[in-house]
Amino acid sequence: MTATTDTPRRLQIEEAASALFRERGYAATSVRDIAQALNLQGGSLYAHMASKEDVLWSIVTRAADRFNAEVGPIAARDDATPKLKLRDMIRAHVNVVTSIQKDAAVFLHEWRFLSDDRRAEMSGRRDAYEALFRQVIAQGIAAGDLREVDARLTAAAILSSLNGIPTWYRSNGALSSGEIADQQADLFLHALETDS
Amino acid sequence: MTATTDTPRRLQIEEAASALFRERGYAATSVRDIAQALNLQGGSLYAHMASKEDVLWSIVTRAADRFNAEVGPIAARDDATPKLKLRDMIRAHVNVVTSIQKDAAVFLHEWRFLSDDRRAEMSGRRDAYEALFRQVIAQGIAAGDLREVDARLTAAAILSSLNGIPTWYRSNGALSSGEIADQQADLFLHALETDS
DNA sequence: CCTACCGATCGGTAGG
DNA sequence: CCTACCGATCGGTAGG
Repeated sequence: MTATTDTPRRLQIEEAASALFRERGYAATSVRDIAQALNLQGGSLYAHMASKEDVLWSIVTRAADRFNAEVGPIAARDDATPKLKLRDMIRAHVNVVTSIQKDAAVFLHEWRFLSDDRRAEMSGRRDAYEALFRQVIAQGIAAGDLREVDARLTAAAILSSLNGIPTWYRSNGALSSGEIADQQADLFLHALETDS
Repeated sequence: MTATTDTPRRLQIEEAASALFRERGYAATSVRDIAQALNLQGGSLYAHMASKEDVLWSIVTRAADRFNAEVGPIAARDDATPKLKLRDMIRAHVNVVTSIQKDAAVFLHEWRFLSDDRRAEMSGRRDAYEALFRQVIAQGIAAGDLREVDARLTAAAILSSLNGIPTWYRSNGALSSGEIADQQADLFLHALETDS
C-alpha cells in the first residue's frame, strides 16, 4: 500500500484524473481516458489503484484536509475579534481554491460520486467546515462586532461565493489570487458591518 | 413529481429527467433510468425524444429563458436607481432558483454536458445574463449610488452566492423563498453601500 | 506495464 | 409503447 516506488506514478494518476474529472466530470471520465493522458493502457492503472473511485477519494480528501489545515487554526484563534477572524478565514479559503484549483473544483463538484459511506463522511466534514464560518459570524453578532444577520444563510452565501472562484479564476487573469481574496473579504465584511 | 395522466409525455420525460439529472448528474443517468421512473421501457422514450441530450437541452433552455424573462425587464427599467434595480434583480433571481429548483440546478451544473454547439450558445447566454448584473453595478458606481468595487468580481460573487441556493433550499425549511430573497438582497446591498 | 479478455451497461434503432 | 437487438464502451481482471 505504501510502496515508495508507487508514489510518483500514483500522484501522476491523481493529477491527470483531477484535470479530467474537472473538465469532463467524474462519471464522464473513463479509466482509459486517465491512462491515455499518461501514455498507458487502461488496465495498467490497476497496478497503482484499486478503483477509479479510490482516485476520486484521494483527490477529495486531500482538498478537504487542505481547507481544514488552512482555515481551522484561524477559526480557533482566541486573540482576534470575530470580524478579523472572518476576514482571514475568507482570505485563507480563497488562497486554497486558487492554489489547488483543480483539486478544489473536483472536491466541490464531484464528491457526490463517492460511494455511500465516503459521501456520508465527506458530507459531515463539509458541514463541520461550514460551521466554522457560521460560528464565527454568530460570535461576531453576539459581540456586537457584526450586523445581525442569519448566520446560517450568511455562511452559506459566503462559501458559495468563494466556491464559485475556481470556475472563473485564471492565474494569468486580471486579478491576482491575493486581490480576489482581499476583495471578497472586503465585500462580505462590508455586508456585515454594524449599521450605526 | 407525480405526473398526471394528461401531462404530455414529453413533459413527463423532462420532469423525470430533471429530477434524475439533478440527483445523479447527466452522465450518470441512463435513458433506462428515466424510462423506469415513468414505468416505460428504455427504447420507448425515443418516440418522444431524439436523444438524451435533447432532453437536457429542453430543460436547460427553459430555465435560461425563465431567468431572462424574470430578471431582464428589471435590468432594463429606466425609472429606478441602480441600487433598487439590483435589489429586485437579486430577489427575482432567487425567486426563479427556488420556484424551478430542479431545472435550475440542472441548468447550473449539467449544461457542460451539452454538445459543443449548444454549450457554446449557452455559454454566451450565461455571459450576457451575468453582464446584466455587472452593468447595473457599474451604473450604480458611476452614479455614486454604490460603493466602488470591481463590478465583474462582485457580479460573479453575487450570482455564485444565489446559485448555491438550489443545493440547500427546502420548500418546507426554516426560511421561505421570500425571506431568502430579502436576506440575500440585504446582504449584498449592505456590501455595496457607499461608505460616507 | 501490456495484451487480451470478462460481463454489464450504454445510447439508440428496427419492426411490429 | 414493447421486444429484441446493434456496436461501442464501461470498470476491472488474468496471466504474463
